[in-house]
Amino acid sequence: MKQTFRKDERLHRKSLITKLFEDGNSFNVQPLRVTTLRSDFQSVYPVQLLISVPRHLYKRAVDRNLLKRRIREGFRKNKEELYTTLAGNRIKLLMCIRYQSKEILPSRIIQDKINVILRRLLESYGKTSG
RNA sequence: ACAACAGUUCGAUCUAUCGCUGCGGUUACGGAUUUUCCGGAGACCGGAGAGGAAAGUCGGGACAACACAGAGCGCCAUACUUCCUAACGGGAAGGCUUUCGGGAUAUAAAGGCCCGGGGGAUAGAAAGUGCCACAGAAAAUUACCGUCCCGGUUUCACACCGGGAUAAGGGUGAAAACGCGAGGUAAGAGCUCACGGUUAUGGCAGGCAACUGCCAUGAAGGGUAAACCUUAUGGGUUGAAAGACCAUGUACACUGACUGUUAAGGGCUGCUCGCCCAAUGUCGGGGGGUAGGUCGAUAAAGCCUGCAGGUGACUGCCGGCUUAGAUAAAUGAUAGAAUAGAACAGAAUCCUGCUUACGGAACUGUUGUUUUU
RNA sequence: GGUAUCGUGGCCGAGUGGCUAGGCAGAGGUCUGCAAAACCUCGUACAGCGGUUCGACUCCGCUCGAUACCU
Repeated sequence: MKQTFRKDERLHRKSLITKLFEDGNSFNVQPLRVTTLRSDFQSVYPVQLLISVPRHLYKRAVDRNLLKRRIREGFRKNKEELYTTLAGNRIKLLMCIRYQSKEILPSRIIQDKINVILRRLLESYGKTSG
């Protein structure tokens, strides 16, 4: 699988975003907070992801962009296993990753944290229908 | 060569791998009026892809919607002159003023002259009103001490009491009623005069003008208009989440005509005058809310080179170029060159100016030091 | 994206150009066997920079920070 991150993989429907935060389940992998929800939506990809960095933590747009880019890279490079498993089990997943720390962490650490998140998602969604 | 200051310009590049957003081309594929068109979401190729401040949203516009019978008052903004500009509270050149440094002249001082740098929201305080704490007699028609004159008490003087003249001296203050000298006087005072400063009017000369120089005739008038105010000029409101369209879709928001009332109320810029509308009912038009898409939206007061004009801001002409356009929102990540994740910082309708933030690099000018000639 | 308002001690909050009120909290003292209450005393501030003015929390400009509204 290619390590792309296209528009269809991004969560951009307002109604779906509202639904995710109303009904979704969350867990923390500091400094990240993940919210997920199983849902049906029309896309070739099994996941739609929203990346968010709160404005009150970082006043400068440059800092927010940097963190969002690092999270996105971490997800893009490591998403393959989750995608194949979910596609095999016919699960569609809405997802939000929010950054919660006040210090800007380097890419390597963020990538490790995202790997932890992906493994936890594999555990919970890989087993349910497996 | 180094250092300091000022100004101008620039705002780290390349390689590899994996990615993102438009655009152009080819194509798998799909459609049709079937050997040619149209579409093309997937694939491949090509090329493009944040800033000097993109920021603050401070000034001015473009653009858009709504409003617009008119009059008065009010409110807001601006304020030396000429020019530049689409416009501006921006810019250029100049005037005036203030301050700093240097020089010359002079020696009673103040001030003036020449050169250079910095600052100035820089109309009017001689239309009116207000305010100027504390201190001081007095903060704008001033008499506390002092000085002088007259009268009284007293033999005279001193002293005391009463009446007057006086802004030269004292002290206070941020500021004290033009400075200094001479005359003058009972003592004094621009009261008078010379020199000088401020200011008003008129004339002459220079300058497009602000203004400057000279001459004449006056005047004495503290400061404050980023206090009210006066004068002149300008100002309709809102702000792309403006606004236009498409699809979806169904409540009585809106609206036209007629009827009807003249009271409340509403609209027209904040107020007043003035003008307009009107409850209810009938008939007709029309499509609320929610959630999407397309346009607005990127070729423009555009950029670059050259020539010409202008002290300059800038303008004209020839030629060349096309330079982000996203929509939960694209420029990244990793490794290396390299000692190294370099500063401030991310377009959101666009343009123009101002202000603020900023590691570093280059150039120009001034000053200083050192070396060589 | 746009519009408006505000910033005064640790906290709340008044302040018409002339020494920055007051309350709560804190510290010390009086009182008490010890505390509380009461009373007395004290310290700590005008967001920053510049301008106007003799003088600025106040007037003007810029910057920084916070809040509210439109949507």
